[in-house]
Order: sequence, then structure tokens, then C-alpha cells
Amino acid sequence: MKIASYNINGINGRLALLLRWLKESNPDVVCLQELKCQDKDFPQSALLKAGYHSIFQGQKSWNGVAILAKQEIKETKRGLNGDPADEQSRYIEGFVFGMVIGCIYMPNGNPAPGPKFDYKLSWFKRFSSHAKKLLAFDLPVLLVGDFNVIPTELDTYKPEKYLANALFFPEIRKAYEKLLKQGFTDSIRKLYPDERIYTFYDYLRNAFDRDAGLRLDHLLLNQTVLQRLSAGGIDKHVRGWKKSSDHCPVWIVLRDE
DNA sequence: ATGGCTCCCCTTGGGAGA
Repeated sequence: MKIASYNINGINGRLALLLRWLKESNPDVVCLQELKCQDKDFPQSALLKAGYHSIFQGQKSWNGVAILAKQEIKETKRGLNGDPADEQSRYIEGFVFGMVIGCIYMPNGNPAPGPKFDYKLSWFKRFSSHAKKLLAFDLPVLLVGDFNVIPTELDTYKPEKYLANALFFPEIRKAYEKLLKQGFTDSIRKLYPDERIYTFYDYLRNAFDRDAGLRLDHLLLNQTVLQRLSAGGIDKHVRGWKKSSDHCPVWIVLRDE
């Protein structure tokens, strides 16, 4: 069972690239972020033709999250509780292959401090409180997506450059740590405890060629899923493809139960 | 300190991204 996360940065502008990667990587489940399209423009039939069912929460121009799977997905939640005025599409959750999968696109939060950072903090709190509820069920739970969090100094090419950045602010790193302590494991960091390993390369300043990256995309597993973790990695080469997103696909493999 | 790049939209310049 292969599960991936990919911030696609515009699904329609990169549909050909997405289909190419799906064919090559052959994941069973994919969490996508930054669709940048409305529901009516989501390429559902093209994906079905490629072998993937989907659930999605779109939005015009910005944000947008989707889950793809080789099996029909039962949608269990869209959006988070706690702020009825929040109209940003950043969370969708489904039940598939016997697992609960939450697909997230955390707010960026820059510039920090400021209203955008406040929104990030409050969104994170709402998300963590939902994550805690998920742990109460005796089910495999995965929280997958673009967290917009650089968890530690090992997750950025230049820590000192990010000290004043919302991705690396102490409050955000603490919130991430607290989320893990609730009962989740950062699967990629578990598999590569000491390596500088990145999932994002800025389009600017030739970041990819300089390996000036950040690790922002995470697959968090509860204890039940962690026991099945057998491999994982980052499809770094995809970032080098023409018309690539600024993020790389990240994936893990779980043993069958 | 700035800008470099790339996406999207009631587009031709601005907002957002990280």
C-alpha cells in the first residue's frame, strides 16, 4: 500500500504532469493540495480514466485539497470545526482501504507576525483538536499534506534565514511537536532520522539546482499505521520535470495487515 | 533590502506563494 502527498500548485495547469507521475509512481492513495480550481473544474473524469477515484474541496484561484485512491473513498469530513466564517478549502478527510486519511493544506502564515499568522495559529489549533478526536477511534489514521511547517533545523538548507518566517516560527514548531506528542509520528523523519531531505524548492534563485530546499510536506501516522511502515521517499526528480510544481511528491509504503 | 519565478483571474497587472 503506497500513500503519497503532492502539493500540485494548480491541478489543471499541471494535469499532464500529474498523470505522468501517477503512472510512474503508481500510488494507491494520493493527497493533493493547492488545486487552485473550483469543484466544477476538477478533472475528475480524467483521473478516473487513469484509475483514480477522488473526493475534493475546491476553491477559485487558491487552496483546494483532494484525495485520490484506486478504490472508492467515503468522505468523512470537509473543512474544520471552530470557525464558521472560514471559507478556505484546506481540509478534506476520507475513509479508504480501511484507513482514515486527512488531507491538509495548512495556511502559510507569512508575514509573521500579523493577521495571516494569527489565522495559521488558529487553524493549527482547530486541526490539532480534530486530530485528537481521530485518535479516539480504534482505526488507522494518517494526516497527510502540506503542513507549511519546517519541523527542525534539519529540514531547511539554511535555518538562520528562516528564523523570522512563519514556517519556522517557534510557536509553529511547538504546535507541530505537540501534535506529534498527541500520538502521531512523522514517517519520513522516522525513516531518515539524520538526513537533510526536502520536499519544496522555490522557483526563485535556482533553488532546485542549489539543493536549497525545505521539508514542508509530511505524512503523520498514528501507532496502528506506524507498525506497518516499511519504506518512504521523496520523488525529487519530478521537481526537475518541465512545468513542475515547486513541491515534490512524498510517499510511504505500508505492509499489508 | 530588493528581486528573482509561476500560478491564477471578470487578466495584460496584482495577489499569493514560502
